[in-house]
Amino acid sequence: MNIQLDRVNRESKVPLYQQLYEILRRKIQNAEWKPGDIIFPESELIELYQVSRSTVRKVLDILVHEGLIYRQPGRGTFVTHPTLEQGMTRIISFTEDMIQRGYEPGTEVLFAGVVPAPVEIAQKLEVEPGEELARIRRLRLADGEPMSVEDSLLVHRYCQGVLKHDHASNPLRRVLEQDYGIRLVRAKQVIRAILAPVDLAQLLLIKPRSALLLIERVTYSDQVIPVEFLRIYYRADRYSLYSELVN
Amino acid sequence: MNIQLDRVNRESKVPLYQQLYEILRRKIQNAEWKPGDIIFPESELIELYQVSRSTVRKVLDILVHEGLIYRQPGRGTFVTHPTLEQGMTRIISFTEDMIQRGYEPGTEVLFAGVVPAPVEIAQKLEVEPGEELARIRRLRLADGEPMSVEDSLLVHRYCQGVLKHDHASNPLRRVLEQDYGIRLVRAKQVIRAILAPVDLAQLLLIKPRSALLLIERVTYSDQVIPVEFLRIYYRADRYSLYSELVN
DNA sequence: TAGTGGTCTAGACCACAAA
DNA sequence: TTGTGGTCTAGACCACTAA
Repeated sequence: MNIQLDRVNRESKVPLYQQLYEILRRKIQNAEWKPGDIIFPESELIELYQVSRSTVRKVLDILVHEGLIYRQPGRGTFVTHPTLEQGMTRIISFTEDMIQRGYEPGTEVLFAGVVPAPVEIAQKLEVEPGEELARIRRLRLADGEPMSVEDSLLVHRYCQGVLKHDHASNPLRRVLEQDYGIRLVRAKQVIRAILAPVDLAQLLLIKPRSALLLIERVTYSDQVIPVEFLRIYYRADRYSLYSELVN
Repeated sequence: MNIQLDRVNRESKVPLYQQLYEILRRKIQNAEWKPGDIIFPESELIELYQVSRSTVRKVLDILVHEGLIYRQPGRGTFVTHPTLEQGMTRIISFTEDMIQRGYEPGTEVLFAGVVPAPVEIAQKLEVEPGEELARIRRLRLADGEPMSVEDSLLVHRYCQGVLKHDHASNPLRRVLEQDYGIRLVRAKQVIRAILAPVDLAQLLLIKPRSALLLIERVTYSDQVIPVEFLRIYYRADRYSLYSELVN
């Protein structure tokens, strides 16, 4: 433990406001200052850390913006009640997702084979049209009932032999990471609403022309190379997306 | 047209930085300054608007945070190329959203009045059932054609008189900020797919039982008090959500 | 070398809340 | 009345970019 954590270092090349930001953020995140607590007024922070008011205010501005504190003119500055969690823009596996939602996840593989890349998908994956893609199509179940159909298209060149795995029980992302050293860390996705075509309706045990939530996602490796194009068709009566926004 | 739009008014009670923010934002959104353009250096903005450097920098900080401009130390400040990468993590007004998507936005007010809070909405807004809510229902147009129906329910107590404003042309968020000091900075939302009921289908000029993308959002003030419950029904044939994920 | 944005200071006056 | 945060000013020095 560094005993000097609570002071700014004027010799450091790190700007004072960043140092002070770290100090205050830590106090809040370590629950040294608790939700609802009033924190030192600006005047005291100036005294304590021997910096100017602008510097103090710059730090508080950042913390306000991040939602860790809020100000009440004439009263003081307070630690926010954490009613809202941090933004949920993480990539999450179907299994994790279902467990979080309180369902028992299940999977049925509908298709696993090699297909040539259609033009529009080749473009998204930044490969030549016709290049080999590994296609894995799965029916996803929650508590034994259909939840979604997932259609995954992988650039086969990066993961030869991936089709030999058991995709009913092994999370695809773990296979890619452990066997091929591919870490999927970034993704771009589009969310739309569509009407269920007949084939999907049959698989999902719903009426044709029911509402579906469609997610189309391109997933990138840590080197920002597109690896997978994924389409997930969710039953709209069972699934919705939740997210939190900040400004 | 107001010929003085380009000057700050020192007699106004509106802070200088907010006035300057409006001026610069307008220049960018009216494409007077185009993506990639370098904008006046801070020194010139100081001269032009006769304000201090801190004030200029405060305004630029906001615009940077909103992603409208970016700075390159030693080079200058530039207008951002619209990337559409904001879709889901930032709160964005319909007007901003449509401009980014290359549409001409339009609005038609369908209803503006006071209604009692239904139980399930009262719960989300953390008020008593039956409490007065200001309801503003608007048809949103893009290039003159229906895009969405927005149904906004505000806790009337926080914004008495809000219904008197012209909600066809004034962004609700700006009205709340300027007239009531309410800054909407956080939100929780749920995204679903539904089939269009008859009334919405008629308004949106689509067939009943077409697909709609529904967003239900609770928006919070900077003090984390729920202020608005919003439902937006988007035509699925014209609108999808884009987002980026990280891990 | 001149110009840009990045950081920091010391001071001022204001509106608002609480005692 | 006192203390708080909100706004604004004038000035300073720095690192970086481009000519």
